[in-house]
Amino acid sequence: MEQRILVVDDEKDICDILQFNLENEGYTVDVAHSGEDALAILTDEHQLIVLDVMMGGISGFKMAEQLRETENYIPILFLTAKNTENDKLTGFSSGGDDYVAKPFSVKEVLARVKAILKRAQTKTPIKKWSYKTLSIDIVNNNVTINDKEIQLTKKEFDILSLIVQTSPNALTRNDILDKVWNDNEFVLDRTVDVHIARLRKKLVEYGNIIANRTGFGYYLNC
Amino acid sequence: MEQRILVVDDEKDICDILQFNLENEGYTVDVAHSGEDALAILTDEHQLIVLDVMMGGISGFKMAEQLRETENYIPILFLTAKNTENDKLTGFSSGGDDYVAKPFSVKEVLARVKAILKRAQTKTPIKKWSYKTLSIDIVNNNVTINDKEIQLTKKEFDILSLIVQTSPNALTRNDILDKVWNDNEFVLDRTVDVHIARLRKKLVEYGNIIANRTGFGYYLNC
DNA sequence: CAAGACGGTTACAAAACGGTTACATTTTAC
DNA sequence: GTAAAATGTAACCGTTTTGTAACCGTCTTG
Repeated sequence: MEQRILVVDDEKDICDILQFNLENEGYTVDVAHSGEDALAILTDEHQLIVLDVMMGGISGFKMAEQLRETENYIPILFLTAKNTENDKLTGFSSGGDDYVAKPFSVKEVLARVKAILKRAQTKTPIKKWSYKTLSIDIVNNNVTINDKEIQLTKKEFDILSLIVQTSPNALTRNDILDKVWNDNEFVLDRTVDVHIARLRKKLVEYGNIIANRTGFGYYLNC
Repeated sequence: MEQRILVVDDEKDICDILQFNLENEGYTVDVAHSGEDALAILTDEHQLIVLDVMMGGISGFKMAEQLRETENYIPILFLTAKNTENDKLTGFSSGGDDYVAKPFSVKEVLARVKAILKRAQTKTPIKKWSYKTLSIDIVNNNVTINDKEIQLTKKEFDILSLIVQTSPNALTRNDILDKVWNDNEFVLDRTVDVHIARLRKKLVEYGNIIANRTGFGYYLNC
């Protein structure tokens, strides 16, 4: 699988060095010279950001902060000056992150990158979501209520787990369409209703688990 | 908001050290010396479990297993011996979890705890606008006054949140039209009045929350 | 004070929304 | 390939939400 990295540094030389060496190792590398650019370039495909914390415009810290506020978790390898205070870093960094002090050796950065990506890959987490008596095992495509197993189809399962994960927020039909169907699939939004109806039918003996508020959308009602 | 952590370890010394340091950081800490105790003590208010995987009785693994099967999702910070096999851990850990190898530095544990809790919090960005007793939860599409929930329609909700966010400034009907309706929707400006009237009706028991100054517009009156 | 602008309120009409069913089409399993 | 299962579409319905019009009183301004 392609491994895509975004390198963010306002010093062009550093970007070049890192890009050259990382691509040499087989990674796909994109480069940004400011936080603004980085946020624009960043996509779901990036698995790691190498981020200089001292830049003009949006600083690296600010950028990290913004990133952490958005939903998708992505590991960050911080490039810091030696005297950067630790608390600042720990404020933004999470378990998957790491940092290297400037001036760094290329070898060191490569090692960290490799380590982080490896960690991220092997850590294929079992995701089990529960809400009260409802429990959803995303890996096994398994839904149980009060320990009784419910057989759902793929779409039903996808929609239910989306709703559970988004709980207590509501999802409009379009939200659900966007997340459950691929970009190249086009179905009417009313299709969602039908799936919801089928889901409700299967879950009926457990009460009104999926509720709707006109105009707001569907939400978990436990 | 209070952040409550449950520390589970059969070595009392370790519990003491962690409790002291975590409380020093402002967390509320409960301690259990066995899996059984832990499950008994655990409440909805705990936001993180620090869990030693090697304990007598119910082992940490068993406990994690039970947790993942029964309870609502709660992040776990595993304390592991250095030689613990990775697969065992990954079997029980989910995306929100993390682990620290024993012997650990207190500093490291604190950093991990901070990271996990921060991640857990930013994941559900509860944006709440409040003004005195009125509080608007933008994510939930929910409005509460004195903790009592008010059911609003979408338009009512949009208008009210606009007014609250603009407070203490006033909004003319045209301001409201511009911001609440899409560019391609054309409605009479008097429509705004009607929505305001409906809003006021629903909020009547809480006083004159939405006021108007002739010529200037609507504003929040708390 | 008087005219006109402004805003509140109500009743009603129109539109949007969502639930449901039957059936067509696609995918899957054998 | 065929049967069964899953998925998508269309059409019907009732409900909720939203928009309009009309009537009224009140505020502003000359």
